[in-house]
Amino acid sequence: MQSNQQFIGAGARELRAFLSGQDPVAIARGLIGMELTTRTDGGLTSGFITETEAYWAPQDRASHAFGGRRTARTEPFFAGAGTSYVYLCYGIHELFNVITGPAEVPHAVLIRAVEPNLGLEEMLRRRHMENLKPQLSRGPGVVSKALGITRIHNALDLLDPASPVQLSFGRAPVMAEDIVATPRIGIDGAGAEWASRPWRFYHRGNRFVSKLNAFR
DNA sequence: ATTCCGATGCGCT
DNA sequence: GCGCATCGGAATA
Repeated sequence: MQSNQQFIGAGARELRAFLSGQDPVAIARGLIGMELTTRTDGGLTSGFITETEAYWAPQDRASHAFGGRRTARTEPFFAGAGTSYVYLCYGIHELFNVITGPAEVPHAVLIRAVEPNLGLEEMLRRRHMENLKPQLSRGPGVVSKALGITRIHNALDLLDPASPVQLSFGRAPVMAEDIVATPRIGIDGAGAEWASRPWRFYHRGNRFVSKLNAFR
């Protein structure tokens, strides 16, 4: 699976099959270009996914579900493909993930950046910004801020049309040659073996990407 | 009960 | 490039 092109026009059923039928690294690639939409008091806002990271628990030391750790916090990891996982990072930022793989298999993809689409005015308001700049929605914490995602959106089914946070195939596909792979960000504590894996992906040339070429 | 520290972002130098 | 805000989860006692 090198891009999402085969999914144009497909719906939630096909998306569910994709999210449950691949390894999380393939899915992290495939999610580039797909659309994340939220519905709140502020109306509808959305963005096209430009940057992701794969978290391949139980083996992956960088995952909260490493070793199959199962607590109240990690419960969404085990709920199956298309479930949301939102958690508080550094006491400040709410980070949004898509759970992938079959139920009981704790795979996840972190959404690190999006290109704004619907509801730009509302997103600017949430970010206390006057005009559109790339920092509106590049970085996992500000993606949630811009889209209005908080921990109340944890453990939702992102493919349910009634959900306030939804994932869909989005617009034109992103070709494999336009997806760049680098090591993941901010996981040095997991050790070199895991920190060096090129499991971060971003849309080449897109301004809405948190760190171009982050080799560390 | 206590301690440690993180899948970050922002403002200032 | 650097310091620091800020707080809940999980491990330790």
